[in-house]
Amino acid sequence: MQKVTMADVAREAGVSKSTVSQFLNKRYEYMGEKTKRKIEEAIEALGYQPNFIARSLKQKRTSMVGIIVANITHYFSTEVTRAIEDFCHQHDLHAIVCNADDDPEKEKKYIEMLQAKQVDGLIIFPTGKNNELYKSMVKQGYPVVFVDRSVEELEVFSVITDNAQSTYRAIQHFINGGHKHIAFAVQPLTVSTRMERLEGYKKALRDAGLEINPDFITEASIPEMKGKLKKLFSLDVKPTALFAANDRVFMAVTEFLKEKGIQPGKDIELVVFDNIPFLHLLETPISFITQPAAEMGTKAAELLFQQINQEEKEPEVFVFPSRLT
Amino acid sequence: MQKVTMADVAREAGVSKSTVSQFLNKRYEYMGEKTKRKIEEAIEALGYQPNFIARSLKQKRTSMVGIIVANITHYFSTEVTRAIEDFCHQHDLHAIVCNADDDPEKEKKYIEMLQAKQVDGLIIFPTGKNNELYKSMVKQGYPVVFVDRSVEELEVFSVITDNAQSTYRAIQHFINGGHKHIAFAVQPLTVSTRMERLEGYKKALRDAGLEINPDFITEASIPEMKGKLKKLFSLDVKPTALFAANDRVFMAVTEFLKEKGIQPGKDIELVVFDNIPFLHLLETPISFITQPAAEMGTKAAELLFQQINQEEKEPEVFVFPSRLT
DNA sequence: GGTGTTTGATAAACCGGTTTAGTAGAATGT
DNA sequence: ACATTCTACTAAACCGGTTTATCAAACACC
Repeated sequence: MQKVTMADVAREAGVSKSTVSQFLNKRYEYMGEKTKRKIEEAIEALGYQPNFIARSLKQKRTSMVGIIVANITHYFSTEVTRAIEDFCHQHDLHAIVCNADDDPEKEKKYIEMLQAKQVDGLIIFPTGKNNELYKSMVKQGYPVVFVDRSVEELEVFSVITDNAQSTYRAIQHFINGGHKHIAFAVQPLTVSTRMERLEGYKKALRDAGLEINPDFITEASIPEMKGKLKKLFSLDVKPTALFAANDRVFMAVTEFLKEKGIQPGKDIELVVFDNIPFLHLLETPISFITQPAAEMGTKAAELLFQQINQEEKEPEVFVFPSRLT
Repeated sequence: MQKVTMADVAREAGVSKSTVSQFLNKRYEYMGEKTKRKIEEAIEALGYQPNFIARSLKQKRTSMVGIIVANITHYFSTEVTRAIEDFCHQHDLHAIVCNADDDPEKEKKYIEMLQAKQVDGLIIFPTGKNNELYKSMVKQGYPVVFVDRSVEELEVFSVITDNAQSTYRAIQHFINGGHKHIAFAVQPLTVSTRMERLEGYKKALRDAGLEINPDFITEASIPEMKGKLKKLFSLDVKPTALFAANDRVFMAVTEFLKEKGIQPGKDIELVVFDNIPFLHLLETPISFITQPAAEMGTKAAELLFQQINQEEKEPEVFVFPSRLT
């Protein structure tokens, strides 16, 4: 396979390994013109390609960063990830993406694995259940940025959206439109985003003087969602509007409605927290709370980049506003 | 940061580095129980985490593979990539994803970069314009799998779909439905997939005894697409059906139709080559040619894995059938 | 001409593991 | 009792770069 090493180049050019290394690192300060040329020719002749791994070992810098996504099946995650990758490629970094699958154990495994791989930093969509680990990373001064979900009691760079507020505005919008029976569908309330969205919903109802009806709050995992929705729609008072707390919930909801022949926009109003790709292009009667995923990803990457390059700053939480469309 | 090395563990445990290495690699054959315990304790006490980079240097195996995607903005690409990543994670590999952006120069840069990073193999959605490079990789015996697009004159593992055939069937379906004026929108015919899809279209028309009208074939880049479509819809004879050669073309088409107030399903029939996420859940009147993206990704990963593990086999092209839905 | 500085290049240590060859000492065979 | 094999462990080379300390030659200065 590839076996031309720097030693081969040095021999071919009649110089020492060190000189070749200087050349490759463009430290030309004290280097003769003919030496440069000889090395250039030798590299060309042998088709030499440097070995990054060897360099990384000495330099303790791999130019790789890790992204640990809580759940890659969210479209939002892939958008953020893509923005991070774009930023990385522009700054000569490479990203390794891992999917923790909402499992704290997996998350832990990946954090350790990526640190063993000596990645220069991590961007994490935290499951929120590995506080000890998060804390020790931060204490060590290891470059980390958290995205999407906030972790309490931790001084760390974070990039999130205003979950409660934008949900509040969306629900308010419905109320202003005359809706009195607004349902809320969400996965188990295990992470901050879901709880904040629910809070926004409740506050909007309260502020409008509407009663919070527990029957209208459907909390279920994706596989159970359809079953629970069936209960919701067999109530005497049926919801006229439904809030889906994220895209996967929306998917379950849509499947359910399709099976039941309930038409969005006609029989029920729908809002989803999250953008659904392409859907805005069609004449669908569905509203979206769209997070600025790309900007958030870019910001996260930038914050990580600064930490990697030792630009000392105080940890800060960046809140990006979402938009109702 | 992290500075506990194997030497530290060895000292702490009162044994040699080699023994610690043996222990970590679970080569217990000739190892005393107390030695094992001492090492275990030392690792625990010091919080030692091995350095993969150092291991990789010696072993010439990084447990990383590269994925070079021609254009990550295709939903198909992300689906395939995700399947590859899943497979990798299951087999203790990590994937690095690069987006060549349909640019052969970028593709070349990434191939070289990833080889410099010593990745164990590459899965490439080829731009098709780096044949020399592809050839040299294959000749060197470097593990490679091609996905989505086939490269001529090259004995290499490939995973593709039957572009011409499935397009043929879709067009035939329209013809059977009574359509006579079927338009075809495609990006510049620079890669095999687009050409094959166009061939399928033409053959279906020919076989049905319909004329191939060059005005009905819109070949344009995404930014130019809307302008060219305007021309198409200002013809005397207007198309009653439109084939979008991939999801990005579909997006441009849909934007255009929305602006013009032309309704899919009512004013015009639409087919897209590619699945559009979520869209099948709604009552949309759009047809899709869906490639089995996940299966294709898994297959590609599997083929790469076999090559990395030296399971010698003859290169083969795997054609996965697409489905009209 | 002696001293100091700049220029150009190198030998050797180093990064943190893996691997090979080797070595005591104990156990076994005859 | 002596040769042989097994067991448990280690020293040192190695992977392919980077970096540090060093050195010779050329040049500058007074």
